[in-house]
Amino acid sequence: MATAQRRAREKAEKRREILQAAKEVFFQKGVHRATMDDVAARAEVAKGTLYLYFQSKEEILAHLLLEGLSILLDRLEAAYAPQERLPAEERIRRLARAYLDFSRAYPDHFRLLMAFDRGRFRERVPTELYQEVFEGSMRGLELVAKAMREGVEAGSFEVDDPWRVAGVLWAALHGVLVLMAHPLRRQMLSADLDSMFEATLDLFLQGIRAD
Amino acid sequence: MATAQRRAREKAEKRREILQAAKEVFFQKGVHRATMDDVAARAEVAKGTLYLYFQSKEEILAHLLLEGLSILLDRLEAAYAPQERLPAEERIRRLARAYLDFSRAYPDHFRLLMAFDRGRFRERVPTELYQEVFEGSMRGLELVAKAMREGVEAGSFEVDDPWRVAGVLWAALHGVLVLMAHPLRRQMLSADLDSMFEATLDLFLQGIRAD
DNA sequence: GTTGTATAATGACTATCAGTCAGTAAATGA
DNA sequence: TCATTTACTGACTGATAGTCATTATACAAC
Repeated sequence: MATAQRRAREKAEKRREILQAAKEVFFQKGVHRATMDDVAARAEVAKGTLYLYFQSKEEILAHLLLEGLSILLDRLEAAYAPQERLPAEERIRRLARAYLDFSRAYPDHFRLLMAFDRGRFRERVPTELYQEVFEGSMRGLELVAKAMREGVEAGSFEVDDPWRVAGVLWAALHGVLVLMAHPLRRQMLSADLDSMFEATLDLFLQGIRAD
Repeated sequence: MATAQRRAREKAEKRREILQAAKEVFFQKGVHRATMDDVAARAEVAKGTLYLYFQSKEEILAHLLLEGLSILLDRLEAAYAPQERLPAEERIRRLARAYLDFSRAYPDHFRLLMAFDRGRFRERVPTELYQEVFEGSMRGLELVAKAMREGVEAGSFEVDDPWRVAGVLWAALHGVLVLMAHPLRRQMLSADLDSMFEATLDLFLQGIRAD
């Protein structure tokens, strides 16, 4: 039956349309202001239809989050530049810079990524999706760990457990992004995101450089 | 009029009672599961009464958050131990340890502290309260910055801007706490909170030590 | 005491919104 | 043409934050 295939294709297409509508509505009005009725209206379907394609508002958000994660991972891969021969430290810097750039280029996706742990999410997002997000973020971390290992092998880094140290770096950079997300905090620290980010990275590298 | 004074006292007392009831309900059922009706029932007042004392659910949460912040600040002050003569590095370690301990001793307050930036909060919490939280967190950061300055003066740290570096440390430790809040992530990193926290602190100190 | 006024408390009600489901429409195939 | 499956609809339900007209209480003046 060719029909079944076409059906599946159409279904996937509608799914994408709904996600697109949701993205526009959620990112424009803000996730918690935008309603499912808004999404339905934008997608030009009845509200009930949304629930034929997704289980809940949170599941839609999870898919948007995954979209962002995928973009981030692409950028991280590109930053790592496996085909080139680069010093480990350069790789670390490029990865960090890619993360910062992503947070600026895709602020809405980035916000979703940060909000990922929120109570409602954990409860309402299907486990597989939740797992998928974790695996994605681990893939990103793996690039950092890989660069770390290279540095150790080349004798430029002194690090006991590359994975853990990669985690530390990631946590630190993430923490800076969270901290500096607030204008008020930037003002109180009288520092901008770039200089804080750079300072964190420098400090970290200072801490792991061999001798 | 002594009456007016007593009235004010009683009002303050009832306010505390409501906050106490809210704390129990919110921390037991979880913030987004617990309803204002639950709080009213626990406080043995009608729901309307809650709104005579607080503007919104979020305002109540903000007060609980401030309670937590106040406890944290007390602990940080104690950890800093201004009366004793301690090496700057020891002070930094004690401050960090106090933060970690707090996150364990008051997990619910801590979670509120982390959730502070959430969309709803920013919108619904009165500006003064919001400001108060910021000022509190700045007071904490000030202790770190102070220790940093001491270290620089004593020649044990090499740091350009103590405030910024204090911010970096805080962001990094905060990031670790966020990252490690998830069992799944702990598992994937196959690391526990303590070792990650310790590793972050060591790396950081490594990075700022003179020589 | 009685009464008028201010203050406090109440809880039924409203508004909002995620999610449901009985009913309708469209597509498919015999 | 008709029966069956699949897709879609939107009025409805349930949950819950927040409101407000009404009622109760405390107090002061006489």
